[in-house]
Amino acid sequence: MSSKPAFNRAEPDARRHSLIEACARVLAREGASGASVRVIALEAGVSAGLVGHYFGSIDALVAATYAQTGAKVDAALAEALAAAGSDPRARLEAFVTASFMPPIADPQLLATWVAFWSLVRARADIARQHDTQYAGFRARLEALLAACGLPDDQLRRAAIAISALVDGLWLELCLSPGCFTGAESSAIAAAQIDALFSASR
Amino acid sequence: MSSKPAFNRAEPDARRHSLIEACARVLAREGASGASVRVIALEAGVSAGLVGHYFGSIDALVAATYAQTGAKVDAALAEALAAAGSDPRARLEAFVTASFMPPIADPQLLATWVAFWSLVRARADIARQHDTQYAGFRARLEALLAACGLPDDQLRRAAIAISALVDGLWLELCLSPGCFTGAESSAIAAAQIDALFSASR
DNA sequence: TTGCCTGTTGGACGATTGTATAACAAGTGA
DNA sequence: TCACTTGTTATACAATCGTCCAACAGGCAA
Repeated sequence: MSSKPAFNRAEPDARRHSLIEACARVLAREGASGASVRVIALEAGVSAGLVGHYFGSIDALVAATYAQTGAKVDAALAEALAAAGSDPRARLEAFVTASFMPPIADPQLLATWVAFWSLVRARADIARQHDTQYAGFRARLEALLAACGLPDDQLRRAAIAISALVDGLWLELCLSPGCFTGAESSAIAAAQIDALFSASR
Repeated sequence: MSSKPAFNRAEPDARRHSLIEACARVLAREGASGASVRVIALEAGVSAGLVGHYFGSIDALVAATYAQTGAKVDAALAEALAAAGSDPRARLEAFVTASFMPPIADPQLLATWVAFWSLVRARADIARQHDTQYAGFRARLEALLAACGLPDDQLRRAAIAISALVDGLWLELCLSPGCFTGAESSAIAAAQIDALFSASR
């Protein structure tokens, strides 16, 4: 008879991915202070040493988790965009509205963001990662706004305004879920977009 | 000759206050992960045991620091309001604009907020504290909006919108200080306020 | 002066932290 | 079948964590 193998050997990328997902789950369940190397490794079903083997440090794992969660959000936004059809204005509204619905408006995601933010000020490389990710989000917003016919010289400011509104609504939606709803958030954001275009006209 | 006293006895409130300020400084300097009982006590110039004596747990100290920092922000906002004179619209704009200038738009303050946010989801009492503080901010905003003549049935939604915009701008202003300026933030917020009133007319 | 109250200290405590490293096992190619 | 590579484990390590508590000392009342 063959005994159970002592461990499962996995593809490096698959292992990395499973560690990232375990990190996200632990962050969501226990918060930043509970996300230790050992707890994350236990969640992933591997030994603690693997975290160091693949990521070097726990901060690097958190940064990778942020990047992967950000990519997941991007994918959800892209899907909302694809479902919106071709009307530029509808696409813009779909892009914004998706931020207030699952899977993006998920209080569990907040833990990953907060854990990442807590590293931004102390570590320059992580600050750069945030700048890049934030700039990417604004660039997509600018493209959507341009497609709606917003003049070029207003793009930058409008993108900053909308991303700030979305961030703020999303944040409070996660922190105080009972205060207002995702539907209300969508209505508020839609109203601001309306105002944006009626002012530029 | 008299030797240096072994320690300074302080009023309980004064000691509590100095520990809170030390906690805020450590959070700003080292981030949430570096804010331990010992480091905070060292910063305050007292022994580590005092933190437990006055606050019971480190989480309670962070919550108290958040409350005190929030009070400081409220005071800065009140001062901006007092300096704005009596015109309702000027008062509203002063209230909003102050969030993007020192001492509120201070990246060091962000550390306190992030540390507090990281506790919100895990602890119900801290979630309640957040709800209360956030509701208070919105109530002040609603009062300012009402003074400007905004109809009652629009107050709630407008206050949520403006507070979200301010929060989002403030957050990115602290996270990516090089991306846009406080003056730009003020202009964006002012534009949204304009839009709010021209739409309701 | 004496005695009491209490803010304060300093160290002990076990648990947990992140990281480093040697031994092990599972495949792969020769 | 036999190395050989490499993903993986287990353990060791010093450092630090939060909490607790007995002892000390400053100030006040008697």
